Amino acid sequence: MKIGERWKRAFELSRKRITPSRKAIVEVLEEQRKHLSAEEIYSCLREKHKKVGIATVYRNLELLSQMGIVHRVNFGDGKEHYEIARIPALHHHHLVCTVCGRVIDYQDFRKEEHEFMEGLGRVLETKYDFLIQSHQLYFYGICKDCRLKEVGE
Amino acid sequence: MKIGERWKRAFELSRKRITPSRKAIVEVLEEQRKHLSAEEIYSCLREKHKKVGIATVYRNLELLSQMGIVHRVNFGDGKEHYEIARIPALHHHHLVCTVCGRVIDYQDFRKEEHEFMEGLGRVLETKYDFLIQSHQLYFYGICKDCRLKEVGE
DNA sequence: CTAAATGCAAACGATTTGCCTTCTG
DNA sequence: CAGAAGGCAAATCGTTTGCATTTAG
Repeated sequence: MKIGERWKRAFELSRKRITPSRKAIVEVLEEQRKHLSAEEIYSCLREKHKKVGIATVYRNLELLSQMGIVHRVNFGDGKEHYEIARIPALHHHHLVCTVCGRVIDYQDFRKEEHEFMEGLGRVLETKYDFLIQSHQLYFYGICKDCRLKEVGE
Repeated sequence: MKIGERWKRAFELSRKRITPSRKAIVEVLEEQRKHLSAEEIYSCLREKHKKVGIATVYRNLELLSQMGIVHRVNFGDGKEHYEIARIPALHHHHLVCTVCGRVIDYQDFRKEEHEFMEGLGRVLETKYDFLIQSHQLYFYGICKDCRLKEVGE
């Protein structure tokens, strides 16, 4: 089942209403398949002629995050970004350049890597009595372009 | 060599001045040994009767982050947090409760875990031509207290 | 001495909130 | 129909910036 069908189910279970705004926001995130800021999502909605206020966008992104339908990611650029939650096999992480802010998505997780995270998660769940729903891994450093520029100076 | 001595060296190398504000900020982060927001650091400084403007706190946290002396961490609560960088063996990660925002520091990395991150980092450096300086792992979920409350409702 | 760093207050920008209207279930 | 959700504009609050002044090297 693709996540697109899955989320309606989640709404029923948590007794939240399925409204046009919510549908539209999930739609945008599914189509774009990348991390977007609230403002970017808002722009996409306007382009599609869906009239949704920015406050509603924020309120629903908060809700969708709590429901685990979207993931909130932060690259230290002053705003939150949101991306649709994928099935574990498509889970990915980010490399953030601390100089220019560029973000590279890293998706080619090898099987061992995936198993490693699962295992670590289970250890933590037991040790801290904490129900883990997701995880995010960030690598910070300097991208190729910025390294070349630095040398040039 | 503890990081406390190490940072002065880093300042000389990057031709940055060692000022009272900078010393004081690093001092606070070393003493507290936990993640603090800019405002919290500012308060600590005032308690210690160090007169440093909030703008200077922000400017220096930015600088210290770029130098790798402090790590910027974000728990999705609307503000950045900062913690002193530790030696790799003391590196730690965070479990964030998506309901109440509580953050648990997880420090008991096993050796394999440490090696795994190193290995993964090297793979990414090669593949994306990206110089990795640090990484952060976040686990998101629901803490014990919040799970108990949810059931009660 | 001079460029770098600071302090202060004003500016900014992302996110939140209050309140009244609209709509889902 | 009742309570949940949305729209709009105002309010909030973490963070940044401009500029005159101080200071480290």
